[in-house]
Amino acid sequence: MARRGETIELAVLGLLHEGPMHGYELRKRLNLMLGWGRVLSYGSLYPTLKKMLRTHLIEESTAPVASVSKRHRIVYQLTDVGDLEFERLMTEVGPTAWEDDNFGIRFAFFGRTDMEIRLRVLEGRRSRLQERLARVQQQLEMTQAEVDQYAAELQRHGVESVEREVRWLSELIDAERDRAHTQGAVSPRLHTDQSSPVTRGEEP
Amino acid sequence: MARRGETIELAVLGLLHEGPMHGYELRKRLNLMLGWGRVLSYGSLYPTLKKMLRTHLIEESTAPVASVSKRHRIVYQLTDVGDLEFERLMTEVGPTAWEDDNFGIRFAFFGRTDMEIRLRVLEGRRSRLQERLARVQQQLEMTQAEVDQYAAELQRHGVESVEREVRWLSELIDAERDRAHTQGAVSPRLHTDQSSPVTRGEEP
DNA sequence: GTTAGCATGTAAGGAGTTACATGATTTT
DNA sequence: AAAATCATGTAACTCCTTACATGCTAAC
Repeated sequence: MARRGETIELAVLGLLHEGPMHGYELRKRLNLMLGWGRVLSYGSLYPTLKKMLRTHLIEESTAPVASVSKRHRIVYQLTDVGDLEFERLMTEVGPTAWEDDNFGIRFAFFGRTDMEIRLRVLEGRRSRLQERLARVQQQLEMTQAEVDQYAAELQRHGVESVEREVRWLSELIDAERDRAHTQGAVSPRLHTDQSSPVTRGEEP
Repeated sequence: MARRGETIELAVLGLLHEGPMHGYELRKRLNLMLGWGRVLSYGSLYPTLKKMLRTHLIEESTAPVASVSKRHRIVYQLTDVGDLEFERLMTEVGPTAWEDDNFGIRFAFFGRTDMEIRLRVLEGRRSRLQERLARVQQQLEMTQAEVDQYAAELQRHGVESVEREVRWLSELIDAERDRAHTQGAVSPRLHTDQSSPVTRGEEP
């Protein structure tokens, strides 16, 4: 829930990794995915798509869409380059993976990463938040008593929120570890009904 | 915890409303206040101060600081114009008050607003979040089952967080209303030990 | 005396928003 | 027939970040 960085590109790669899509739909899915704050504007999405076309990460799909709709729409799909780039970004472990902006998208596409990577990213994120908590608590001791009541209440609520997120991450980490022990490679409980992995009705 | 807008200016006005301060200290206080996400950079703060000087919202304090420190520092203080502008911004009720960016700062300075304003802003914020919840939940019904497990978990956690914030706001609203009934004008429980409202040690 | 932190700034540039512009198609 | 919403785009602009540049002072 914060500022974005190179976020959109990864999100687009991830969504197109599921299957071809046109810009308008991409925007809707994106807004659902990272839409807790602001809503992504067209003035942001379309130029990004153009740029990704230029760098050959995506291409216009030539396959005629099996749809009644005769609307003018441009369906995009990943190129091999784009596929590799997605892989590369998703296996990248480091600050970019657990900063506020990117973490959400990284997490949303966790289904396409190894558990090892997932664990590293979750733990990185947790450390990040814990550092932040430590810093704030330390500063609260230093500056104590000088803040007014409302400001203090805001601080308190902020700390509580971050602590909650830390607990959430801890639970996720434990869950990943459990799965690592009960099974060797793939996840047992998470991927339950994956009989039809990508079945999306293109407006029937 | 999100994007900023005209946020910094209000924050600076609010902090200087407490008393004169120099840029470096301003930055530290600002980071504590809105620092849950990113940290404010100098490249952002100093140009803002310059701009506020130009528009006569603030001025360089000529009063020699009662301090041993001989460090080169520029102490800023509010002008009458700046004071009025702060008042104006703080009494402004509307989207700008309860958007993600501004709400935090508005809240932090609630001590300098009437309860009537506070209530309107808190309720506005709550409605905003509830709309957002409704929108997401509706879209979840529409798109249901197509999302993968991790994406779904992220959604779930997001919804939970927002619901938590709504509860928090509701408690605050109730508290304000209680105070309105038990007392006429000023707050009873919040302002407890305000014997020395602004006593900050300028490095002793 | 040298490292760490205080203190102020500037220039270049990235990322995304707002507002504008256009038109087709579906629903009411 | 009008309204909604699908669909794609562009131009100007804002806000902020990164990286650079400088020098002082406190502590070790």
